[in-house]
Amino acid sequence: MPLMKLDGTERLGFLIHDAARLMRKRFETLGAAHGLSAAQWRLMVRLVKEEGQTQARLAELLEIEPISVSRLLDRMEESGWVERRQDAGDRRVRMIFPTEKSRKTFQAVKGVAGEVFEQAMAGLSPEERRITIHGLATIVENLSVAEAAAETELTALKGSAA
Amino acid sequence: MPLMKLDGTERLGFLIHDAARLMRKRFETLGAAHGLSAAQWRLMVRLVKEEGQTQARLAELLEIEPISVSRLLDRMEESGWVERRQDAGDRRVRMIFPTEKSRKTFQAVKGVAGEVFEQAMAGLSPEERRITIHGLATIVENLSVAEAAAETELTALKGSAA
DNA sequence: CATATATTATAAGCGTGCTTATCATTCAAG
DNA sequence: CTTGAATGATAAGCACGCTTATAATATATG
Repeated sequence: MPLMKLDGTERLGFLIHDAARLMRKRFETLGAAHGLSAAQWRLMVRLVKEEGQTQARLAELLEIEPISVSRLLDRMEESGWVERRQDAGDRRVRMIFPTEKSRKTFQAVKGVAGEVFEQAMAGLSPEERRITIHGLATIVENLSVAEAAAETELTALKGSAA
Repeated sequence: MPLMKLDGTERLGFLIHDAARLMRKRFETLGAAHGLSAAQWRLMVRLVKEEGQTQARLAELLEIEPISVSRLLDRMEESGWVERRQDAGDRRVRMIFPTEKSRKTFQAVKGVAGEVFEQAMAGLSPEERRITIHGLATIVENLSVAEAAAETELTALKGSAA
């Protein structure tokens, strides 16, 4: 049992890390019946809402690298969740479509998400839930900005060095 | 820019996932100078606080699998962060010690953690920070319980089937 | 003592992220 | 038109989680 004392500074990192790991695990446990991993679910949610997107666009939406999308889709295509279709105009692009199987499963997926949400937030008041969500959204926003700034700085350094 | 509308149910999963990913990235960006990954940092924090722990104990503390600790330590030993020492009494166990390099770096690591914490929480009131931390701790607690219950259930099923 | 079970660490193989590099295709500039 | 840059997808290789299996050692039991 990890009963180590950590001050607030250190705790946030550990907490978010643990929360993410547990949530992923919970999704995978509850969703095992459908045979989808957490990453595949995220992609499917995006895809059902808007079909026929390119892999590059999906990578942007999911904020992961195009290569990760490529390999994710390899497995999903193999399992019959998605279909890659050629674009008539531009032979570089592949448009991604959910299969009938995906659309049918989507409703169940939504149910699982609700279930995990309720389990996770149990015991928190509506006000606490609202503030926690807001806090997380703020953290995501702040860290996005900080990371983007760091990248810009790096690019600037490289530029001046060249 | 992902401007997709997601209801609260779906949002929590995405938020936590994004927060964890960004925080990991931020740590790695700020800590790149020291040459430690986020996972290696977590292990180091534990190790500096209590030296000479076994790999099994570290796995328990970090809540990851022993094999993950094993391979993590492989790389950290190679980079001179830790030392594996044989136990005189039980030749199966290896006691893990931080090197002098680790101890020296630890203070800097703490500084980086504080920096990330401040960046992440910027713009949130003390009250909002407190509730967000509490909310996250509750989520971690709830999901741990839910997952443990699921495992117990699974074991029971297996038991009855046998 | 000998054999069975526990424990500690590691091995092998997979999923999902990353970075860096390559291929094919498209588009823009000369 | 041809050359060169940009874009979409993939490849290769690494980090860090996981599960399942194995080797070595300790310990408990007949």
